[in-house]
Amino acid sequence: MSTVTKALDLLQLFSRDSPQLGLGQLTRLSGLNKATCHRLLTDLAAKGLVEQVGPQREYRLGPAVLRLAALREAAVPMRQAAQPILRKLAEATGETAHLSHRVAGRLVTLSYAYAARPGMKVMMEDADVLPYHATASGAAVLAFHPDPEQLIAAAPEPAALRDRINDARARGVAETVSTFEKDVHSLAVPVFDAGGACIGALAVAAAVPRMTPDLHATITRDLTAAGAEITGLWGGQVPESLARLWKGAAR
Amino acid sequence: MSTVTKALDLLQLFSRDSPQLGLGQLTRLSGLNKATCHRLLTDLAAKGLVEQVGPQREYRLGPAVLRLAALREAAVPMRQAAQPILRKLAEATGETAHLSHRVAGRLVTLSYAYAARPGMKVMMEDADVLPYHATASGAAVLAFHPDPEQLIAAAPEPAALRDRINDARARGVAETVSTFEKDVHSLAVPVFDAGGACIGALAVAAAVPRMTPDLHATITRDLTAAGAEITGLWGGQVPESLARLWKGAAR
DNA sequence: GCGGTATGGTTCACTATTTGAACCAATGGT
DNA sequence: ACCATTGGTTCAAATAGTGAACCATACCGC
Repeated sequence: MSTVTKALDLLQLFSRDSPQLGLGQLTRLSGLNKATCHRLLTDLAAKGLVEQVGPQREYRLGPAVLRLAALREAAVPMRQAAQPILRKLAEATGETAHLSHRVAGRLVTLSYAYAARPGMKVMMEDADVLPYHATASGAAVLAFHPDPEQLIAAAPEPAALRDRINDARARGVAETVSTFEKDVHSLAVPVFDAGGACIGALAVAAAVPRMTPDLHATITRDLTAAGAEITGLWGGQVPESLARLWKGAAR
Repeated sequence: MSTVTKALDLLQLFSRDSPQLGLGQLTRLSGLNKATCHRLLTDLAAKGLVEQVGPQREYRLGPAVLRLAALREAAVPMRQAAQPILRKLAEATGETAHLSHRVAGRLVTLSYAYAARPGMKVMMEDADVLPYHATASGAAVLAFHPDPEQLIAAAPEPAALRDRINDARARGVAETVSTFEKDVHSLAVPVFDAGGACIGALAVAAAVPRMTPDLHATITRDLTAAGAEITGLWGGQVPESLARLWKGAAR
């Protein structure tokens, strides 16, 4: 394993739940030697990717990541471009819409929107990692993955996941009920890049009791339309077979 | 030089002007060997820090930086916390307010706000690097830097910079006229962290012809107040001597 | 068609960087 | 006073990094 990979793995250890980590914790979590870990952190800190804070000298993500993200959004405004569509989708369905994209093999929440009306809503957070095996978004992505077998095999219940994926392939929309979060009913569609590869998923999540047949139909219709729209905005290409399925959903 | 440092230096080569770079350009710009450069980029790409795009296989910053930035803002909402103050400052002065912070030794634009009224405004971009030697923000930071000599010596006109720094120390506010951008008149104050170290600068920039004595007084008053406010919000501590100067400015 | 010159990417002997057990210093609890 | 933490440092040993030369492909002028 390259040292660069080790250093970047250290960055991945920071999360919403543990935004600050001491040297000891980082060595334990990473499995690296303490000296190695310390040297890598020193390198990262020198470039501002992490910073040390307080008398405990704990580490946290540094200001340089903000600069990189600003440059990324300036160059590739994926998030910004998708935001209005996300809001429109949330508004049209009355539920929570969220968009995730594949980064380094994982599915990460990029953005989300709530409908501006009262009632129970599914809440989201940016930068959260969605498990492939328990989310509609995950199933949507795997359904159009060139080689999903490894990820399917790693799931706690491969059979259930495989059913869900086949269902998503057949209908063009993935669905989960109370899998990742209890009492949450989710529908998701994949999003594609210019090469026709699946790079993310768009989903609408509603509380289970709210999901009437009417709402289900509304979400399916608006979700597929929004999926096509975001794929287009990102310069992507929806595979022909799926485009036909989605046209059917639009009626 | 450690390999991690080399890899991180590669990331720094991407900018607003050159958001996409080929392998050849990256090797030239970095001075690394092509094979080395390629391997580092492969490592970075595997973690989503960069991605390859198009038939030319050019590299650009990847989606992972968005995730890191989202986590950073969730943990340390510096940008978000400062935004309202920035807007208030822009509004109160009628000009452009901007906030920069030190990352890896460089001064980088973090955020900015324009006054919502007609007239000529100085325009800003996020993530731009401000030169220490030609900006009011740079002088403000150097004035409270523990060891500014090296940076001063590197300036094209060290003497002029030294004057500007001394002036900033004496008045608590740094000032430049037509140095970085022609016909732009800037005033800046430093911003501090909990340890009393200077970590950035807050500035107001106006077109030279607009800078009347009245406006100058208004900016000085509101800028020092806002500087104290942001330092406080960020959990920082304004040095006693400077706090006294600023209180004088507030009248 | 050909040669020349770009491009991105790969190989492998050589070597310089990385590694990790053991160490130090400081702090907190009993 | 002692033990158990913490963060951080050292240096011989070993691994991972390096770079000149290589390949494949694409484009341009002739």
